[in-house]
Amino acid sequence: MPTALSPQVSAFVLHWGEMGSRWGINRTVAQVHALLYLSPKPITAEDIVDALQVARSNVSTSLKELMGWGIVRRVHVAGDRRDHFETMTDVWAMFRIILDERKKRELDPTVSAVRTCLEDARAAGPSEQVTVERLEALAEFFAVMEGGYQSLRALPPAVLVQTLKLGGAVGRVLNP
Amino acid sequence: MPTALSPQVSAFVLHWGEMGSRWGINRTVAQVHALLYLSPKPITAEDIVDALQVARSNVSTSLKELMGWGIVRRVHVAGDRRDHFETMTDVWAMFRIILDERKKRELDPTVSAVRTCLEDARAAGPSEQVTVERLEALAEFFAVMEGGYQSLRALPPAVLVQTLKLGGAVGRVLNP
DNA sequence: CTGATGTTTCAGTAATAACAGAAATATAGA
DNA sequence: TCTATATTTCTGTTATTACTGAAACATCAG
Repeated sequence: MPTALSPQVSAFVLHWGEMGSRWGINRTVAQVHALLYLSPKPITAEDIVDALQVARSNVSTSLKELMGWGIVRRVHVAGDRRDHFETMTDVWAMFRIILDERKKRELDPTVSAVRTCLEDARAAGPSEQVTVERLEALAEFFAVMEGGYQSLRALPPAVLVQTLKLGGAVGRVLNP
Repeated sequence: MPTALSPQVSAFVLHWGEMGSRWGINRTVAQVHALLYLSPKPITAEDIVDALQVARSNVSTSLKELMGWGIVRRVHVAGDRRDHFETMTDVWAMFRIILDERKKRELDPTVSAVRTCLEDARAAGPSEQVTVERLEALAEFFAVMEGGYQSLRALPPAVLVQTLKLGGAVGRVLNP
């Protein structure tokens, strides 16, 4: 395995890490993911340490997280005792998984919190009239988004791409 | 203005702040936004200080950021010298603005970085073959997403809601 | 102009999250 | 079983980001 990354790979890894951190994803996690994504074949944790120059433990934690998301998996290479890792390469599938996970972990709890607040506000009587109205609007928004997301999510990637392109056509018709 | 928030409002503000911080949005910024969203009428920075128990300067910074996003604006109340603030209440419009802003600030730079890496990798010759392939897939992904997003974005909220519900119908037909 | 009120900027501090390195644990082959 | 090697967990440190309070700046009424 190369100890030094090619400038192109290195540049991508850095940018990906940067973007991740802006969306609340640990920088190292995103970098590990980027490295795996551009790697032609499965690599070891040690390779990652060499490539990214981070602590072995940090790599271990990051891999664990990526495996928890289900986008990275352990693979075994004949004649090598060490674990090797690889990521999915289907970008659409990957995107869907990441979106699903983040929705589940960060959005869903908020949505149910909103629902709870809404019920409490309703129970509190007319003093919370405005609260009720605003939270209703928010809950409705989440419900529609959820529905739309679920239906798009269920589409196979190829159909989803078509839907998006179709969406573009619909958009142009409605907004010429 | 109430110095103490009602339990319902307080709960929502806390949850909203929590969610924001998980998506890379400053907690106080999100809390201020939540407070404004549930406020029946424009409130002053001082009101926000009382409600959230944070420093005046912190509120000032947060309001500036929210105004920078274009979802909060200064309004004047007759007979009061102080600035008052209010947020948009159209959740869909707000969502669109936030998405636009984040796309512009965090996604677009990454997309152009990917394009640059891709060109560099192409120029580097066959040694970067895999890099080229993977980055091409990624660039294609971004391009389709961008197109789909732009067309949905351009729809008026009511049409967008319909599109999402329609999307649900399409999805059910394709995945019964 | 001047003082009172309101707002923003800035430098230092505190809180949080990321990280390294060591220690502990697990596993495979001899 | 024992030893070498691989992996994970844990604790203390570092870096980053958020935040406070004070000072500077702005604006309005008198």
